[in-house]
Amino acid sequence: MIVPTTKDLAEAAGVSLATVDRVLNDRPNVSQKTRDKVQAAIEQIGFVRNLAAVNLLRNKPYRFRFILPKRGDLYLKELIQQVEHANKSLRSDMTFADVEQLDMGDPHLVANYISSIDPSDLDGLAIMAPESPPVRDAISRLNERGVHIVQFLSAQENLEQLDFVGVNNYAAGATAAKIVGKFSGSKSGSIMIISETMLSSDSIERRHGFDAVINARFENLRPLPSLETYGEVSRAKRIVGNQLEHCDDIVGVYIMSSEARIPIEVICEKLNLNDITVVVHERTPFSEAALKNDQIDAIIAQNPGHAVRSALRILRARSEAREPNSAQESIRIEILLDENL
Amino acid sequence: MIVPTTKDLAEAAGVSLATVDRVLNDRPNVSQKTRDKVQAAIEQIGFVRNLAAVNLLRNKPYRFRFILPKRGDLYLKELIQQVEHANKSLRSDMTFADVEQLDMGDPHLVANYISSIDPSDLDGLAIMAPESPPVRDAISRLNERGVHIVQFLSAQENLEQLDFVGVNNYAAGATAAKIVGKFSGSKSGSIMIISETMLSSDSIERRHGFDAVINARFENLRPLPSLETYGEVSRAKRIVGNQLEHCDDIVGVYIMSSEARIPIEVICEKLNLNDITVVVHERTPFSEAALKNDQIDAIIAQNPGHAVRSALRILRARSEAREPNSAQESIRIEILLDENL
DNA sequence: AGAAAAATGAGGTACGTACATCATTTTTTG
DNA sequence: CAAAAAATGATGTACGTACCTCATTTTTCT
Repeated sequence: MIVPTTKDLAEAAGVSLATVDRVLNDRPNVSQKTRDKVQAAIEQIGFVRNLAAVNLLRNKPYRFRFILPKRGDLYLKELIQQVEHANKSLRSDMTFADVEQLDMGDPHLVANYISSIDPSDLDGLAIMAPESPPVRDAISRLNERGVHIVQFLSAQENLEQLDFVGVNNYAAGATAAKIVGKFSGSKSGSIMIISETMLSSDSIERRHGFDAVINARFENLRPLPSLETYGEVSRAKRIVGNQLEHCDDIVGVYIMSSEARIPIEVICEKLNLNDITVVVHERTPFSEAALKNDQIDAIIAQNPGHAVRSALRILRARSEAREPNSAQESIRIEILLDENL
Repeated sequence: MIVPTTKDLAEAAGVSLATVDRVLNDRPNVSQKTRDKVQAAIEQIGFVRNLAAVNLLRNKPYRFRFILPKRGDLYLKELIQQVEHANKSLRSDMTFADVEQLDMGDPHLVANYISSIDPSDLDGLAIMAPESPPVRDAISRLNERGVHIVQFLSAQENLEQLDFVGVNNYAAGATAAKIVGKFSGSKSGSIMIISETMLSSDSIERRHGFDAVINARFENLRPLPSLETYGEVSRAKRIVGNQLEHCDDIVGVYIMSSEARIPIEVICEKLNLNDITVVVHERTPFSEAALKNDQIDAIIAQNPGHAVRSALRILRARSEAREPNSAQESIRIEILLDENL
């Protein structure tokens, strides 16, 4: 099998290599007639640029950075590992990725960090940060200065023109609701809903999706107000314990944050987990074990490896002025049961 | 950022480029001392082969072929489209993929086709074929003649040494059972199980997984004997209709084959699909629509795009004598509900 | 017609690696 | 200690494309 080169293309089009080069790379001083001739020849012989040759010629290292929260759960840890792994396996591809962890509690700190980035040091940024105007503006400005941006797992409002990698959180909440609802059978009762904070749009969207499905299809179930742990162990214990005291008809639990350990431990003390349906977010060593132990019923997950690789592929494509292959880059809302883990 | 080249490596190791080449490519006539010195320098400066340069130099087109059934359902159609799509988008990577459809009813025909393949025409084969000794032997022999093989979505027994792309069908059946069981709530009754044929190991494994979970966890449910449609419309209508006549306590349906349309139509006539739980395999335009219409409750799916790309990545890696990145290549058992479609 | 402008051709260099050949140095062997 | 063998160095070519310069031809304008 012979793969046509630019030389073959020149021959087929009846022009010189220089002209082929002018057409392929959109250089001036080519007549329309010649452009058409070359274009026709491209179709006819099925010419495709040899990516290896182009990359070799460019031979530019692509430097990408993930901005992630400083404090976080096991899922965050998993994400960081995935970035490190990708960094290793993509080195031969001239793609370099690292992680910068910032305190997301301080939007100005995050914004300042983003603003301080020198575009000549970095080709692209994948950023996971809570919504906030200063952050959003800093992202916009950095993007205008030529750094490609991917909104990673959590999106900023009004930045729809930027690429996004992650799931639809409304749908994720709806999916959780469907499972809680269906798994509860004909039982009636309340559903405990636990979040780290309801300030993030992710949590809000999940909650909306959850409520929509419960209200539309499961009249027997009553979602309780969201409990916010703020990521604090003692607070989590207190508020969860509190709700357990005052509410005796709990038939399901939906944990929207990816840190499920503390709430589950507390619930475990008062209720028999076999009698209620528990759905949590994100696959972590803990949630995996809990699924196997029958402590929880389902995990709603977005694969961290996919997410990282997808973000890097998109950044790479943008850096080379290619369109990302959108079909490949959508992240699925995975439902994990004991059986398909 | 400077990416070290072989030249830098030579300098760092204090040897010539020729010696670096000898070490990197395992050529003879290098003292152990020198090998160690170069190896140490590789670690120290973090040298990695530039893949683009290697590929350019090799500059060999890789030709891969998918062997798929001739007759089939919408999922098969989807697979073929994915191969075609991959073929287009991988052309710039010197990877070519096509599809050969064979009549899988005739194992000798399949075996003959495989045996007739000239290894100099083809670098790798992804094969989806029912188990049969002649086919298995033909695959083995072709592999020995230097053609890389991936068992695609369906495996042959005793060919564990070959790569496999696809899901664990026992787990897939178990997952379906869990959903049917949980979604049925406290109802008691029978579960209709429909397959194209129970001769394939895929179906057998799915059935085993299904029964194991139902028997272990859902005493209230009784799986009926498998109905085999043989892919014939009239037969499907007859046997499904028949079972519906004789069995009046059906609370769930599990369709193991990826052609669900006919059975669902028949069931629809006699039963209210809202009262029973229906689980089918594979995402197709039909199953997707059925999920949205609430005709079915869940789809157990393996993403055809992932499967095709994974098979191609594995074949490519094998062709270049690299180990495939196994973490990336496992195909998940996806659970699709209306909400996470 | 003649000058200016546009279009095209011819040819070279570079990217990083693999592979080849030949010269030279170092080590091993008898 | 000399000859043979092993190790190392020096240098060149090739892969396909992008980008550059300069020469030549063709077209356009006055």
